Amino acid sequence: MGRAPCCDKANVKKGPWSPEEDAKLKAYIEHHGTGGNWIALPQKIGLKRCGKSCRLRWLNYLRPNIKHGGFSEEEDNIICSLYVSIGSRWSIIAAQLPGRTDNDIKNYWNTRLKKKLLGKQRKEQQIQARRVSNNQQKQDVKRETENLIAASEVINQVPYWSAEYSSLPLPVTDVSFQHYSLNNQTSLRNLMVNKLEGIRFSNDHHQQQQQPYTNACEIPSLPNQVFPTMVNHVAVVSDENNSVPYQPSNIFQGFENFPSDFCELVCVNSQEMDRSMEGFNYGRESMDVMSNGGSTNTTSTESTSWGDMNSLVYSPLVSDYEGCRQGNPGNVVGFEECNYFGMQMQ
DNA sequence: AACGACATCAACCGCTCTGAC
DNA sequence: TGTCAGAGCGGTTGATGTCGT
Repeated sequence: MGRAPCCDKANVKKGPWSPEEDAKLKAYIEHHGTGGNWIALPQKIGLKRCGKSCRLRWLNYLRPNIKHGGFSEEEDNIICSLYVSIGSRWSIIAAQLPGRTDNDIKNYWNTRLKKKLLGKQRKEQQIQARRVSNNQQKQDVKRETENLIAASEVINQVPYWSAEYSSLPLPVTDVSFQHYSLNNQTSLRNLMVNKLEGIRFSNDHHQQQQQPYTNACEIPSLPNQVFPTMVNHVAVVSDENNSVPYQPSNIFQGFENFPSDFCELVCVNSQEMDRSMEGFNYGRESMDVMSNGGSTNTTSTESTSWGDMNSLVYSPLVSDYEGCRQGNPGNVVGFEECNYFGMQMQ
């Protein structure tokens, strides 16, 4: 037995909103607010619309200070950065872009940004394909897999901020992204998980060698090898009292050869991006949103090849993070969360 | 000018989460 | 503690616009 419908479908108008409907809705909400009940709202104002539809219309188009279209390069970068960091959490991404709605960003991503990146990725793959014969590829896969296993084992034992870490044999070489993204996702995923596990469980004595942390929740800065700016936007958690952002971990280490064009897009104008992201602070609230809204379907991959990247980059981080949180109910970013990102609680 | 292919985006659908009871 | 209704979210759809032939 299915869930009861939220409204009487038979007596509800669907499709585009007329100016009259917009005016009614807008006027009512501006004078009375939503009343905390979207379902009842359309009846109050005589609209034959579903409450959910009213809510959507208000949030996406009628409410003040909404911007449509004309995304700037800076906004592109932010969207890309956050997508890589947290996946398709459009509402969270939208929260970082004033005037933008989640729907808008989602559409923009699906219709433009994704294609832009995919186009470049394909182009590169074609070039690579020409350069590398099939046999050579097989040998590469084998060799890289061996490297991967070896590296993963070492990574588990070497803290990511260690000098040793940066000199690890990199499991991904110039052609290997294609191998892994197309043929060896599991290995890559494992690598990511291993890296995260390394981060998660290595915040003990190794940290003593690092600069002292002045904040309750901090993790050390990382050697910015590949994603000099993006890595700083993975997540920002504030401490309980002070809303002090910390420097998040570099989840991309070892992905030095992540599709170079993607790097290019995201890292280009890194200074601008840094500037744009100044004050970017998820804070506890956003992290709560992330965790509270965390649905398990984020681990599923998208149907496009771009989804491969999503699953590789996003899923292990967030799903593990959320799994971590599950053992720590409540809305406080506590020890577990800080630990997870390699932070030190004092 | 007519047509088809492709792109865009507003809106819907169905699911999960949350809070009240 | 369990149930339920509403809110919110992300994925998908379909109408419309644009472009190329």
